[in-house]
Amino acid sequence: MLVNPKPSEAGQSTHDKVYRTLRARIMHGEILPGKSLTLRGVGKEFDVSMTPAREAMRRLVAEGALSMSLSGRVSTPELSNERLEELAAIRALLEVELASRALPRAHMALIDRLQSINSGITEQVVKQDGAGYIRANLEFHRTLYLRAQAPAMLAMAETVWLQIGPTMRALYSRMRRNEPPHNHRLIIAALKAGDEPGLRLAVRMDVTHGLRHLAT
Amino acid sequence: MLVNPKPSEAGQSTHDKVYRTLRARIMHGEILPGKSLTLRGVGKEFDVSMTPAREAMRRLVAEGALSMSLSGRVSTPELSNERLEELAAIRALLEVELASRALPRAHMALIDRLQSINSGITEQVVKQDGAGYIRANLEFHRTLYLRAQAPAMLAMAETVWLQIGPTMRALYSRMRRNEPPHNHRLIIAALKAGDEPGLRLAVRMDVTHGLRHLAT
DNA sequence: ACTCCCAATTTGTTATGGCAGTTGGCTGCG
DNA sequence: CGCAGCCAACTGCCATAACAAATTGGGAGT
Repeated sequence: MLVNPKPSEAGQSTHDKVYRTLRARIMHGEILPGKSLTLRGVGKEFDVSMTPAREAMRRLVAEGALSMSLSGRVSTPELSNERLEELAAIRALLEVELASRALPRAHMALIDRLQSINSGITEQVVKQDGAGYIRANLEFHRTLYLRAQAPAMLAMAETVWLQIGPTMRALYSRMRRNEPPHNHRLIIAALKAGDEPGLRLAVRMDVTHGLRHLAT
Repeated sequence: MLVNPKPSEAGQSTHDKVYRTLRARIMHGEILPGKSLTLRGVGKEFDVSMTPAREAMRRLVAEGALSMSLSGRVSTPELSNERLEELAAIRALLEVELASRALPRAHMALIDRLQSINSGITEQVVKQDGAGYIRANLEFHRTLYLRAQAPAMLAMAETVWLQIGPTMRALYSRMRRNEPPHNHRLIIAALKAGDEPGLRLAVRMDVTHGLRHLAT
């Protein structure tokens, strides 16, 4: 290991691969809330030393994707009811604005793309694949918001997605998901019609929906 | 250095002190945009090794307070005109909501406090102290938003403040700041009157203001 | 059977050193 | 005088090891 530190490959540095992998897992809800991660454990899994593992995990902590106890122990966060509602409110704020900004730039090619993603979502629903559902759902939103040409706002929205990932997945299990993405259809319809108020409402509902199934 | 690693004092770990100090400097605009920071340089300044320096700097990069080149070099960001406007739009979104949520809980004690901070701002203006002005200004906003009982939203707003810190300070220099905080007075008046639309408008103006002085 | 306590293990923190890529200035040529 | 190419210093990345705190588990005592 001393001989070949493998400095920079095609992609990025070592910790970046760890970071991206963990980030995707968390955002898609592949890790349950409360699961604790250790530096040496993550390092061993990715076959790196503690240093890049620490790097990746601390970055995720900074983004709110992981939470850290006072002693430095790191785990996926268990969100309180209040916090989850607050994060949903932030999503509503940001994503309504993103959708609104994307509206004037939404051509037919985009709408086709969204419809295609939407049928992909339905697939994941029938397969009962929670992580796949979340991934496809986020792809729908990201595809739309990319048109807003507002990278900082989109990044901020993704940070929120990251924070709610594990909890959303846990919620997914307990709600009987048989419904196809109704709100997404409303979004697409509003895009076609150029109906901004309708679009804002549909996005807000889609984002706020799914929080009415809590017991805490 | 090997003998006394000084593990954990009253406060937090070593990197945390570095982080907090740097963070405050950046948020208050004490560092100009484009200034580059090195691991060994920061480490030497705080009399620590590269490891905690790296920790703190990477965390700030993750929060958008610092930007990193492809080679890993870290510097304070130089924001484009578009990005600055986008960040201001995010501020408007979040802070209008925060103020609105704080309104029903704003009692006289809070308003007194805000007025006191406000006169402190005027002091900084006559002293021509840019960093002091920014610090007092942010304290005004934070004091108000704390009443909103929305920690995630407040944290997100602070992240934006962090990103615009150096640029705001650079802008401060080139705009002749003789005006006392007019918009803050409007905010206070709206709070007293319980006027929510007026409050939202005043906050939006205060947050959006100050971006009309760009040349880029 | 339950509680308390201590020791072994786990885990995070930091300093250090070697390695590789980057940078900036300097030399030498046109 | 200007520019290309090169070299030395600088800088970041990672593995490793020593250390301290926290956690855990079992054993002793009641």
